[in-house]
Amino acid sequence: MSRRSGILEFAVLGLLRESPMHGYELRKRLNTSLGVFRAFSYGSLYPCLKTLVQQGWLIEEPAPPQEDPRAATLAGRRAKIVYRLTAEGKEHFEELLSQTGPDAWEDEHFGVRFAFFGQTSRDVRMRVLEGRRSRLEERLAKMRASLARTRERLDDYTLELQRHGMESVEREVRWLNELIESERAGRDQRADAPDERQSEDTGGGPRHPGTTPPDPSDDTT
Amino acid sequence: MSRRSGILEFAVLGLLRESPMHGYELRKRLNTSLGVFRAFSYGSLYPCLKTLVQQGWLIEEPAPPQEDPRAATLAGRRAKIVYRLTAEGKEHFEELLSQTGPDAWEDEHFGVRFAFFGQTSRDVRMRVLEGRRSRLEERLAKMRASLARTRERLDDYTLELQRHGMESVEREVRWLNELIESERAGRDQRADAPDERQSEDTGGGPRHPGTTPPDPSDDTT
DNA sequence: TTCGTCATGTAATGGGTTACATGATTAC
DNA sequence: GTAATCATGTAACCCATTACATGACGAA
Repeated sequence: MSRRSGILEFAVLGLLRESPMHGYELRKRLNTSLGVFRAFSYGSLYPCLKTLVQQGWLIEEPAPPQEDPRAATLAGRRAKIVYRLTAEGKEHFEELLSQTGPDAWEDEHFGVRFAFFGQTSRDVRMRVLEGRRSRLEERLAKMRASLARTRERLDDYTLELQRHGMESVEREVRWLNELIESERAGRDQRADAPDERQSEDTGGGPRHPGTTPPDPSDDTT
Repeated sequence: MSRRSGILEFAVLGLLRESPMHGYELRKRLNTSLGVFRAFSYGSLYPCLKTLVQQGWLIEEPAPPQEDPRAATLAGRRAKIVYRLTAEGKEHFEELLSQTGPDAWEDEHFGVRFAFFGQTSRDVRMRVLEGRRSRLEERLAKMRASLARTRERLDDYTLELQRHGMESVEREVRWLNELIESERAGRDQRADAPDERQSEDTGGGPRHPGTTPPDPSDDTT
């Protein structure tokens, strides 16, 4: 009855925080912006939206006034339902953003969490990145152990598969290392541009994490 | 009622083809040998085993005679149920092995299929590898297109996530390229060691695929 | 006029996990 | 004696997909 997905809920709230949208568009964003990792179907999305409305996190709005005169025939196409984040929804999302349990760095969640790092405070970002890294290192240790145990009994293909899998994990660890270092560099950056400083950038606009070049003007249509 | 998992069924049949096992051990193998990608719980495994028995692919056997005298007290531990592949099961698995639809190269299936390449005929291996590769290239094209469309609207983190995701896919494509070339080299290898040839190596022992990349004493710590 | 895309939804189904129940054996 | 591991199983639940139902609009 309740359809509390966790990950889908999180992503929907996060996307709607940037700007109101209707379901169809929301799904597209879900499967492009964030969707390298996960693809959701309408069968999941629409029920999810309903429960979010029931929770009070979202409100449904009729189609916004179109500037295009052709579409003025009372809601172009089938009457869109635009979903907007409520104040309570915003608060709820902010709370979700601040959580740093294992739920934040397991495979299914990490990607989506990362996608909203722009809205996440720096210390939470650090905890999530480090959590993910240690999770992966744990996994590497297990893989190495199991490989050492069974090395001789495996055929070439199984071995190659294992090797490639381990390399993938190692690669992600290196990636995380760079990101973490980058975050640290950003944090310790107080010598120059001191006027940019702010005690907590949780709700503020997305600031670049150090090495990444600053963006001129980001505009979310 | 039926619990036809596809992927789990496949893996179970494949592991039992190598040697009979009881459920507990089977699960461990599932989560080490093949399990970098997927971890199954007893809640899936045992019901699956039951239906496989009902299908006639497996038979339950009482614990095998233990050579260890201490365990001779009528089935060491709780009476193990050893599962053995029947002739029909073997036939069925062979048929599954020969299938090369999209089911073979999608994310969820490819790893397990690859793990049993040792039992797979060369032409099927080729089709699966090439299928996977074109699937990934398709995905890359989509990612690049979507990136080109939305490049400016994305914040640094989302961009970085996307970039890393694409790199991962590109890396797998390169891996597949090497494997495919290796397979081809193996196929065209008729100048030397001609007595090793066999028209179909489907059911035969695992032959190394020519220039198998994995080096013996390769240890990347 | 038919196809592709936009747009919203529901019911049935699938494939899996978690938590629980049970109990023997081994190692400390 | 008690904790860990071995060993098998079930029921309740979860999250998501697929297939379906409906329908409007724009372009070929």
